[in-house]
Amino acid sequence: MAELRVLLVDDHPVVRAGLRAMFSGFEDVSVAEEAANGDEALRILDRELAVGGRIDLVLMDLQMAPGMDGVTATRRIKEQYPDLPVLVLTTYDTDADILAAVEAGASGYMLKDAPPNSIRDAARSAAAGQTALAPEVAARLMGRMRNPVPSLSAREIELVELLATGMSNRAISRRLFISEATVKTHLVHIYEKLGVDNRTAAIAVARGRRIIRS
Amino acid sequence: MAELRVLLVDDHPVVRAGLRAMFSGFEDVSVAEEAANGDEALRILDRELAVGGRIDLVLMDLQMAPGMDGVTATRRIKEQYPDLPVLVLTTYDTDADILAAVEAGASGYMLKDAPPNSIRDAARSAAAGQTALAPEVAARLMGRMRNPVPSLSAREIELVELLATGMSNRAISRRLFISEATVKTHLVHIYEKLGVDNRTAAIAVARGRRIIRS
DNA sequence: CGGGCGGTCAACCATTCGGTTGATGCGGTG
DNA sequence: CACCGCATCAACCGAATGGTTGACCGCCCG
Repeated sequence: MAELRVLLVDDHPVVRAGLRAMFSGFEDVSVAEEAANGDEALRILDRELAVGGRIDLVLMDLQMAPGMDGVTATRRIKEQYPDLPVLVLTTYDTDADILAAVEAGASGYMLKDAPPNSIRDAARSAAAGQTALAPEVAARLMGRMRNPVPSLSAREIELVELLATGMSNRAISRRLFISEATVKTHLVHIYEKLGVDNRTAAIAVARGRRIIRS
Repeated sequence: MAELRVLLVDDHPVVRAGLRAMFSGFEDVSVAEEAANGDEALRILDRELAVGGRIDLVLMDLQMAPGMDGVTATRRIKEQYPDLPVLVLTTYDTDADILAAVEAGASGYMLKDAPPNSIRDAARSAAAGQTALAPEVAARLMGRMRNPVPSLSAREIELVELLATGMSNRAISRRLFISEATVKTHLVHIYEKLGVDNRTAAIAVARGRRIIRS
C-alpha cells in the first residue's frame, strides 16, 4: 500500500512534534502537514487538495485555545471532504466530547495517553475506512447501548453542560432557542435519571460519572 | 558547558516523544530519563542519583491522570533534592496552578503551546539557576500584584466546596452547625467576590479559578 | 482604644427553581 | 398501525434561593 499522508491538527507544537516523531518510525505513514487550529487545517486542505496534493487522514485534537475548536473543524471538513477520514485524538473521554465528535462525523476517537502502537494502529484503521475507538471510549459507548436507562440523551447532556457553566433556566432557553418550560421539562428528566433533585447535585453527579468534563 | 541531562515527567507518551524529539536537535541538552507520574519520577531520582548518575533538570507536567500530581511531586523533589531545578511545563495558566507550583518550589512555569525555542531556552535558564516564566504567566503574576482579586475566606471556601457537592442551604447549615441565615449571608459575600448572582455560577467560577479542585 | 473584618443570626420580600399535569409532533419499532 | 421515547410548550403552585437591612460578637491591627 502507498504511504499514508497525515494532516496533524493540534495547537501544541510539542504534541505535533511527538506525533511526527512517533510516525517517523513507520515507513508507511508520514506527517504531510501540520495545523495549529481548525481554520488553518481547512486552509491547508483547500490549498493542498486543490493542486492535486494528497491527504489520507486528519488527526484532530478537540481542545484548541484560540480559533475554531476541533468539533467544528471536524464538521466543516466532513462537509467539504466527506471521504476524508478524521480521527479525533484528545485528552478527555467524557460522554459530551465523544458524542459531539461522533455527531460531527469523526471516524474514530483515541486518547493521547494511549501507547504509541495503539495510536498508529488507529490511524491505519481510520485511513482504511474503518472505525477506530480507544478501549475506554468503546466501553463507554457499549455501556450506553446496553443500559440506556441511566444515560442522558444528547440533548440532555447539552443541557447539563450549560447547567455546569452556571446559566439560569432563562439563559439556557435563550441559548438553545427553546422555551423556559422546555428547559424545566428537560431538567426534571435529568434529575430523574441522575437520581437527584436539584441542579447543583445534577452537576456533581454528571461530573462524577464523566458525563461532562470536569 | 557539559551536556544538560533532563528528566521528563508527563503521563502522555506523545508529549514525552515530542519533547525528546525537540531536544534531540540540540547537542547540549538530552533526555536522560522519562517518568509517567510523580511516583515514578521520585523512584528514578532515588535510583539514579544514588549510584552517582546525573540529572540537571526536571521537566514536570502538572496534570497527571493516576498517581501523584505534579505539584505534590515537585514539592517532594525539592524536599529531597533542593538544588535540583524543576521546570513546570503544563497546559493551563490559572492563578492557582501557578501559585501552587511556585509555592512548591518550581524554578519556572512554561506552557505547552509555547514555541519549541522558548521551551528550550527556559530549560537552559532553569538549569542555570534562573527563573523561567512564560510571558503569559509573568503577565498574570504582575496583574495579581497590581490588582489583587478579592479572595474568599477559609470559611467561604468551605461553603463553596459543599455547594459544589450539590447540597442545599439547609443541608449546608446542618453540616456546618450554623443557621440557614448564615449560609445565605456567606453566599451573598461569595457571589459579590466572584462577580456572580447564583450558586451554580459561583461553582463554575470557583472551578475556573481553581479555588476548589475538580 | 477604635475601627475594620469575619462569622453569626433574624425578618422580610422578590425571583427563581422544582414538580405536576397535560398536550403536540416526530421518528423509529414491534 | 399503534406504541414509545424524545423534544417541545403551557399553566400552575409550593419550596428554595437570592437580596436587603440591620444587628451582635470576637479578633486583630494601627
